[in-house]
Amino acid sequence: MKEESYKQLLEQKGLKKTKVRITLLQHFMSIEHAQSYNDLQAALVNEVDKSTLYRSLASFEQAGIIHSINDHSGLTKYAFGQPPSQGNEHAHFVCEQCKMVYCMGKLAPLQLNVPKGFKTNKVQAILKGVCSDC
Amino acid sequence: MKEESYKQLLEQKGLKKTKVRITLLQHFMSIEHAQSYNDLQAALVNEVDKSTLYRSLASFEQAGIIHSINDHSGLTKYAFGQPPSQGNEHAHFVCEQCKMVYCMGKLAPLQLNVPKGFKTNKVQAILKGVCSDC
DNA sequence: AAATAAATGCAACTCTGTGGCATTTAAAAA
DNA sequence: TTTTTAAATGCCACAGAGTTGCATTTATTT
Ligand SMILES: [Mn+2]
Ligand SMILES: [Mn+2]
Ligand SMILES: [Zn+2]
Ligand SMILES: [Zn+2]
Repeated sequence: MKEESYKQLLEQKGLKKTKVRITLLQHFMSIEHAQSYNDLQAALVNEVDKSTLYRSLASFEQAGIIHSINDHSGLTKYAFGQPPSQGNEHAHFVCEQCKMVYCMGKLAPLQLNVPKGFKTNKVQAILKGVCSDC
Repeated sequence: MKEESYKQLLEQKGLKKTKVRITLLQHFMSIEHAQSYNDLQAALVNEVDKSTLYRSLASFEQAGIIHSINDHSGLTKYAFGQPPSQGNEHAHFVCEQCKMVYCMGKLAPLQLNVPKGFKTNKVQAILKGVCSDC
């Protein structure tokens, strides 16, 4: 993917094409698993401010470029692509060995029985196991 | 439930029957939904130290008296009873209105297809919706 | 090139949770 | 019952993730 496409995506989403955002977006599009704040800092060789990074992530998420994931590790992870939404859910897979987090394909509508009076709107599933690299 | 039963449970688990633990256990057994640290402090009218409370929760959890729940709110919740375990999974329901967290009944084994090379060991499901009180 | 509005960096701060250590308390031994 | 002991408590300081205010810089518009 060439530099132009990052810029196009930012423009399309109405986001300023700044140095930080281009580098960050480039990184997100070049890796396959979810990233923590620390992963990102390391990838950007710590040359970006903490607030700036968090704010960039927030912008990206609001624009639907990335989505955040709670993998129950205590650290929020971020992954490229639209969030799981109504009718387009996807589960997240956490490898118990390498701790990496992957977005899974479309999630088949789960049948989960709840007590009378409870109405389920959405299901968030976290799969734990061993990934294909381990 | 009378005072004796709390003490019996603590003794059975090999835990000292202290004032804090008895009060805490009594509280857990008297409510139906999961509790955050702040909920518990309020219930114990703030007369117990933060470290002590967290350490009591850790003891209870290790003993299998309670289990902790990540409801994606940022605050860990604690509920009475055994944790979801292999062959005895249960999902958690988060009410989008009142934010309360409930333990659901036994979770039917979910069929979730993962890519080749991934092996799923367990599934943690969080249901979001509206509870019977709202 | 000048004006404008948004993005950045810095520092201080909030919030959840943890760890050390002296003191107290429950349980065991005498 | 009194003494011993080991674990629980309280206090305090700290760690780590994330947020906010504000002055400065930078991308975009005019
Ligand atoms: Mn995902
Ligand atoms: Mn539960
Ligand atoms: Zn792995
Ligand atoms: Zn409710």
